[in-house]
Amino acid sequence: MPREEVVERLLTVFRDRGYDGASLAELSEATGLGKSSLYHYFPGGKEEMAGAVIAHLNEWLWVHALEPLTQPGAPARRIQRMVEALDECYAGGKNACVLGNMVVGAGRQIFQRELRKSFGAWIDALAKVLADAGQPPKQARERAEDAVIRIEGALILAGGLGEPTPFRRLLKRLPHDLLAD
Amino acid sequence: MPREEVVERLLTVFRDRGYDGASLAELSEATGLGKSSLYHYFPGGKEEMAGAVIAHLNEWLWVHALEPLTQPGAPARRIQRMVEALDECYAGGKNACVLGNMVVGAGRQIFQRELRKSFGAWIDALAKVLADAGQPPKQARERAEDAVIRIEGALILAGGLGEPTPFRRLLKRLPHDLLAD
DNA sequence: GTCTATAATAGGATAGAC
DNA sequence: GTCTATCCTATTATAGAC
Repeated sequence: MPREEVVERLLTVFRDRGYDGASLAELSEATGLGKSSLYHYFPGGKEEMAGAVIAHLNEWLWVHALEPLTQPGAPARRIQRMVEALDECYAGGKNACVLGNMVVGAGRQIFQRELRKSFGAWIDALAKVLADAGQPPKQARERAEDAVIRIEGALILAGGLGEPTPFRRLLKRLPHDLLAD
Repeated sequence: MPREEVVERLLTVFRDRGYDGASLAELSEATGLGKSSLYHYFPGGKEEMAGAVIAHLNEWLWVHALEPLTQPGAPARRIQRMVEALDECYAGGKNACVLGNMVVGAGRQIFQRELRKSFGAWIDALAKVLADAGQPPKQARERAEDAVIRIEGALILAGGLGEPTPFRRLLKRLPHDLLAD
């Protein structure tokens, strides 16, 4: 099995259980690999597995959600691309956010640097497209930050309520709110 | 030590570590009680401890943040009361949200009912004050939900970035955004 | 590369003395 | 009520055969 496939299966476990809640037993079951095989792929153990998952997610996020924000075209169109990518990534609000879940417990300390970088890149990319839309830099940054806040918060609320509707509602109004006068 | 004091100390551990990350060793250390003493207070073990923590937080949230929303007075003033309470509860963004962290991992299944009730009550109380301010019911509900989303999301982002500023910025603009035309 | 077996430790929980 | 001591299981991780 290609390493990327392994990482994608590990991702589902960290996404659903968080860093502390993800056990090697479940990681093994999700990949179909024995524990020792996992250590062959990731000598650093669980920490390295989670690191690979975060790196993989960052790559996905960049290619499918952030890079489209930097492409030529109308800002509204570019933002719509990101929204569609997020809708797929989070399965319309049924999936939790790996980054958001990593903030909890031991993951927070271990991956502080990566989390900072991931959230920072996200905000940067959004601020840029809003600046392209003619918004003053400070407003663009504040709204970009607010968008990430809302996405993460909507996934938390969807998880807490046990229904994805808050996230779906958010995605629907997000492009308008970002570009409103 | 009064039970309430014990629960408050347990709360700090679940808040910082999440449900899966909170170990009996740390819960014991935080309270200054041996494991057996904890089981004297909470025969149901860790699950009962976390349940007591959630109940305690709900009580605090109601008394300090939600009940003021229902009091007579100008909506803007009432909302300001809630904001001040949240600022204290989350230490200006330095503390995580117990409810938000409980959504991750095993806590999500175990406390689904409680989480649903907590978030629901919060949204209800906010929607009510916005309706009092003259907003149509649907708009009041959507904005109330959005406020909870933003609060939870801002705490996640603050945790991920390692700095409380996103939360502080959010609290500052929240009253205006809720009551805007 | 993947497996079985096993170590070593940490986890949640209980018994029983005081 | 609180402690010490202990139990059992799950957990992370490694060794070594194939």
